[in-house]
Parts: sequence; structure tokens; C-alpha cells
Amino acid sequence: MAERPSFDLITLIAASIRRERERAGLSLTELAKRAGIAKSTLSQLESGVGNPSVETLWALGVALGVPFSRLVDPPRPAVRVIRAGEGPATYSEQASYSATLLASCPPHARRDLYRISAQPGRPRTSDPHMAGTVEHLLIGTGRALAGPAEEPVELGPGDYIAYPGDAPHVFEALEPDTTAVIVMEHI
Amino acid sequence: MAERPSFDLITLIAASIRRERERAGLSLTELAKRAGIAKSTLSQLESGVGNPSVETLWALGVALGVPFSRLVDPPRPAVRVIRAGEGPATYSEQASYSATLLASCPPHARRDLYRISAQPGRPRTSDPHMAGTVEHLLIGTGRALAGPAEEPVELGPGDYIAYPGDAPHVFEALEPDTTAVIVMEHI
DNA sequence: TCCGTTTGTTCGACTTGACGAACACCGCCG
DNA sequence: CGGCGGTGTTCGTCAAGTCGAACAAACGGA
Repeated sequence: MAERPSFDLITLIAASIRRERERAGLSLTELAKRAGIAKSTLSQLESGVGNPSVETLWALGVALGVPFSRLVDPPRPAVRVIRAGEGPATYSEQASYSATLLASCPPHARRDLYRISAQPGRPRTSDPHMAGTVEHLLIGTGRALAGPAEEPVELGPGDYIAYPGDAPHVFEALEPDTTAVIVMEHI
Repeated sequence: MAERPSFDLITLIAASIRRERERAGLSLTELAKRAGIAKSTLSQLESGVGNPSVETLWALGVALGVPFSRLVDPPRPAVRVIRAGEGPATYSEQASYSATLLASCPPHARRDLYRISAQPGRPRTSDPHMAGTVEHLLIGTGRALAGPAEEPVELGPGDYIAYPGDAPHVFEALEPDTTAVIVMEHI
């Protein structure tokens, strides 16, 4: 019985599979063969009947070349613009550092985008986030000392660094008006 | 047969469930109750036995408050640094535009990070990517006209825009040395 | 100590997903 | 036209996931 997922999960998966299959230009028969499942099973799944096992769904994801999450998470998007200076910003420590959340993906956030603007001063250390997160940092202007708290790296304009977000990490602007982008990836 | 996922998917899920459950500080009994599944089922799943249905796994993901992908995708990461000018770059159109792939997440890529450096010239139009992708664009320096091909937006330093990547879109630098970051999100 | 609660386990019965064959349908070519 | 290769469907059978109860073990209090 489980929790009826309020919106019909099965129907969603059915639509996703069909959509991805047609996008890939595969016939139902062909996809079933590639995924190693019976075409009858696939037919029923696309009809919104049944409740596939993870292995079945995984095999379909592999055969379709899509991340599998694509098959269970709902569709989306649109166009958004956030002008410099706009958007919800969080400031800290004498305004020497500000982060603006540009994008998050409720309800099942998987990747947040932050715009960073910082001034030289005390380094900003962040406590570990949820396990499994990765932070991607790209310097726009200025210089910064950033990365894992125990071994930060000095970065200049255009430099990029990725590091575990589930461990203590730091960001310290070395020049005035240092800007950066942080992609916080929640896996 | 499917593609045997080379690494044991079931075992992975088993470990993930147990890990997330303990992280949430829930007992097996409690979690089973919240997820609305039999605790025997949960017990078997954590033992690496069986092949749960998506509804079962979904219910667990909801009860655990995790994105569900967390339960099926493997762990990870490390620290990477790509200096400005380094990294694989793709150039186009008289080098007026260059994109550097900073991060992708094989085997199940979900989000690619590009560093863009462009000069004024012919606008660069991109054909639609895989269905469901979203592009996040953040201007670092300079100005650009970017967004959906049919209605691009003029952007300045720090401006942010998100738009569907599965529809034609464009990027045109309006000033010399226009830099930007693109997060290509594959859902 | 005994009792109650909670832990996670194992067991039989029921339900259901996955399979493969047989099916109807369509387009094509001889 | 009649056969052929392709589409996606339905159906009966078997295997397997799910359930609920009964279970042993560990903990806490009276």
C-alpha cells in the first residue's frame, strides 16, 4: 500500500518511459530487448499498469541512457532571471561575504546555485552539509583561498575547484570585490 | 539479463537504506511504520535480499526525507582544481566563444559545469539538448544576450538566468572578454 | 528476578510483477 | 492476393515481492 504518493507515481513513470523511449527513437520491442526485459512488461509499464522493481527500472534507465532519476522525478522548467543585486541574499560577518541563492530545485533539491560576493577579512568557514554533497566553486573576479578547511587552495579568476561539502570547508577573499559561483550538489 | 549493473545494485540500495535510516536516527520498526511498509520487507531490503518495487523504495525515500536518487546512486568525491585556461575546452567560431567543461558526473551525469569565455561576434546558438535539461547561466564579466532563441535576455555582470536546455537557445557576447558560468542540469 | 517494551529477525500465505507465447494490427514487397 | 517483418497488445504461468504474525534477543524499570 505504502503512502499513496498523492500524485500517481506509476502514471508518471509510465509517461516518462514512453517519452524517453520515443525521444531515443526506439520501438517498444527494441527497447525491451536492449533492457533485457520482456516487452510485455514494458508494454504494461507504459500503460501505467504495475509497479516495476528497481532492477527493471534501472535496466530501462541504462538502455535509455538516462540517469534513472529522470524516470521517477516529475518534469519542469521555465525561464528565470535574477539581476545582480536581486534575489534572496544571506550576509555574514560585517557584510564581507554575501551569498545569493540563485536556484534550488524543490521539492527534491539536487543542486543549489549560489552567487558569492566577498571582501577580504576573516575567512568564512562552513560546517559540513548533508552527507554526500559536493561543492563546485568557480572564481569570477578577485582571488580567494578556498576548499577543504585543512588544505585550502589559492584561486584566481576563472579557477575552479570541487571539494566535498560534507566536510568542513572555507572561503576567504584575498582581494576586494571577489566574486564566485558555488554549485552545491546534493547528489 | 539487462546490463548487469556490474556492481550489485541491490547491495548498494541495502547499504543506502541502512545508512540513511541510521542517519535519521530511526529504528527499523519506526521507519517501516512511517513508510507504510511491513518491517519484514524493510528488514529484507537492508539485508540485501530482494528487489524492491519503486513504490516501496519511493515510500522509503519519502519517509527518510531523501531524494530517492540518494538510495540508488553510489557515493563519491574528492578535490579537483582546474586553473583558468586549463581543462578541456571547446572553441567555436573564430575563437569568439570557448566553453570549458569543469565538471560532469559520470557515469550518471546529472549536472555539467561550463566556464564560458566569449567575444562579441555572431551569436552562438545551441541546438536543444536532451529533453528535460535546464541551463543556468551566470554572467561574470561583460554583457551578453542569452536565453531562449526566441526571446533572449540582455544580461550584465552578476545577472543570472535559467532556461530550458531542451529548446533552442543562444549566447551572444556584447562586450569583449565576456565570461560566464553555465550549469547544465540533466535532471 | 520478572515483566513490559523495543529491537530486528524468520516464516507461511497472499498478492503481484516478470516472462514468453500467442494475438491482432499495419506497412511492405513479390 | 498472400506472406513477411515490424509494431504493441493480451493472456496464462511461474517466480518473487509484500504482508502480518510469531519469534528471539536486548534493554529498562519495578
